[in-house]
Amino acid sequence: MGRGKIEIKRIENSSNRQVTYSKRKNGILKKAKEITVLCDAQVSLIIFGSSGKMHEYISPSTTLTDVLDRYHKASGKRLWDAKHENLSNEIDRVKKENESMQIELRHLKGEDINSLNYKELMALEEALDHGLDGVREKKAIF
Amino acid sequence: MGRGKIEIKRIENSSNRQVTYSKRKNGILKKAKEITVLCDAQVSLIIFGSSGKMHEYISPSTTLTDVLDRYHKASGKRLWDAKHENLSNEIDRVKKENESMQIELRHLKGEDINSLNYKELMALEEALDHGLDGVREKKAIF
DNA sequence: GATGCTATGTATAACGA
DNA sequence: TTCGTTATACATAGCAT
Repeated sequence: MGRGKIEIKRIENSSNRQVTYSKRKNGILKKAKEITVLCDAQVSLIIFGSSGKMHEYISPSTTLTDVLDRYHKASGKRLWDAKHENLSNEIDRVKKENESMQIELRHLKGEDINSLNYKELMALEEALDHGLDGVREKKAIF
Repeated sequence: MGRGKIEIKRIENSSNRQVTYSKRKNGILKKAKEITVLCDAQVSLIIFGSSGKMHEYISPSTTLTDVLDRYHKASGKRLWDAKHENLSNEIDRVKKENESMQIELRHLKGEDINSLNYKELMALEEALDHGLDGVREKKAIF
């Protein structure tokens, strides 16, 4: 559309991508408004550009919460429950990561190493030696 | 657009309205897909026609839940109840903990230490030395 | 009503400043 | 970069099935 036909694939040139995004974003928002007025539709449109900036359009006769409620009823997808579950899973996941990092940290500090076997101790020693090398090398520059 | 220009106001003839809705709905969905691919955007589009039928498009790289989460962060508008908010805060808290542990771990492995000053390097060296002592002591028992 | 077909109005890709 | 401008490609209003 425009001076040349383009194929629908990611625009590699980032400044072109930005310009195209801005123009098309305005285009979609306009279309959303038009269908709302012309056809009595209710539209919820949320766009995030790659820069992270958000744009939205919600039909004036409604609210996002309303739309989501209707979405919930129409699709049967339990957004809230799913959201809740996702958050819980995410917390579990991050906490587990946390825990294993804590253990690793303690080991590196020479704590709680009674349960380690000889091979693990060797690996730990090597890691510490290596870290020490890096630090001393850096220190030497000062 | 088409055989004659139209003004943007409710189409009174209900069958025309229905036809226009169907055509424009497809148009917007197409545009939404296009901007997603062309510009790396993330789009959530939900449309209800006056008949009550729903249509949606969510960028393949994401989920409605994700988009709503980002919407929440970007707009500050509260879509969730307090419980979800608490969970979100918990995640943020744990993730921050996570991050600082990751940094500490990297430092102990001699990585990313360019930003450290001399005093911090000294402390790091001491910690590594101490850790090494512990490990060697333990190793000696084997 | 739904679908397919154009003539026409719009959106926009490539430029230019 | 970020604006306009314009030549084109695209979307679609009005018809015809």
